[in-house]
Amino acid sequence: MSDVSAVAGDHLRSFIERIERLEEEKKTIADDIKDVYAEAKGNGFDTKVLRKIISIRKQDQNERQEQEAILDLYLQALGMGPDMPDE
Amino acid sequence: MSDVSAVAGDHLRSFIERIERLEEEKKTIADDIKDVYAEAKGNGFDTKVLRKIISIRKQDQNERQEQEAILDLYLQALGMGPDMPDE
Amino acid sequence: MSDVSAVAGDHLRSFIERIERLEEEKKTIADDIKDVYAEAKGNGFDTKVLRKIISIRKQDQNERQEQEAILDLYLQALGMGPDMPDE
Amino acid sequence: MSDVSAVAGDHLRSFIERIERLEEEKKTIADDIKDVYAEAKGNGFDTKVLRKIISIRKQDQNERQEQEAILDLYLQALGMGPDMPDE
DNA sequence: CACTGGAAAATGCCGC
DNA sequence: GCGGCATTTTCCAGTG
Repeated sequence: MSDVSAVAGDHLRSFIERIERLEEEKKTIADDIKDVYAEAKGNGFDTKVLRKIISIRKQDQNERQEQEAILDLYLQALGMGPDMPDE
Repeated sequence: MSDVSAVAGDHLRSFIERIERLEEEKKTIADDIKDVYAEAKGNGFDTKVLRKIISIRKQDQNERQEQEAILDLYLQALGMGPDMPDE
Repeated sequence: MSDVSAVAGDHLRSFIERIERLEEEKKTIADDIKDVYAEAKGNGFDTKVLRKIISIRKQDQNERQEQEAILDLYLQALGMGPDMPDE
Repeated sequence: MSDVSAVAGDHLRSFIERIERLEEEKKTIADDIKDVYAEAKGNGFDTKVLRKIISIRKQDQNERQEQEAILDLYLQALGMGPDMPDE
């Protein structure tokens, strides 16, 4: 293999390893989440309802963020951007 | 609210918070992964190929695990469970 | 109802009926599969092992297909797409 | 391989082939369903809505079947089974 | 910005 | 009847 290919290969390998490492961490956390759901279920909570609650709360967050974003747009349009109050 | 409800409510709240905390961590890692892909792309690697490589490597792992699983099943079927070799 | 709506409605109805018809056929086959598993079980075969074998054979197929897919990707990446060899 | 094993092996093989054959048919139909959805989409129908309609209709069917089943139970309890009116 | 492909979630099924 | 597992469906990001 030529040197440039070798270097590119190492580079590629490095990217792959970084991604696979992160994927593993992600999986660990996903498993943790499952465990918490299982624990909640063991304590008598209905998993389905629990998931619903969490999804609703997430939607609410998104909505709040969108509304803040819109507000920021308005403020910017009025020359009153949040980061530059006295420009 | 009666005391038992209050306690259950606190319990529920606790589960929700734990899950939401973990979901946040998961999202952080997912974003990290995206960043790595973007960086690789910036270094001239084809994202599609990269993803394919990683997916195949993951499949290889699964395959190996499946084969181990079926070996265990065979052993069990033969009355030779892995933990109790000479029962 | 206006004519266009009526036409659209008939069209929609037609799609729905086609899908539901196919879903029924699919269910019939799924039931057939169950029957075969049951028959195998009645003949002394361990269903779990049977399912595992079939799942591994399916994975092998997928694996082969994936490897072909990545080969195609490599060839494309090298400007050697299968359909346009000397472009 | 002993004769009994050989026979069992053939038997097993036969079950596997029957199941795999049926799985293929099932997949073919599943693909057909996808095609119909795609065609509907190409005709301006919203796939998501379409799926919702079909799922609701399926639920309705299930409910109707349950109600009929309950009715049958009542009739049986009254000695008025549907298939054997004058037993 | 619509579409495809892949990840995540929900549902249903089987065995205990 | 329930828990675990497989399948299915839904959702979302990436791509062209």
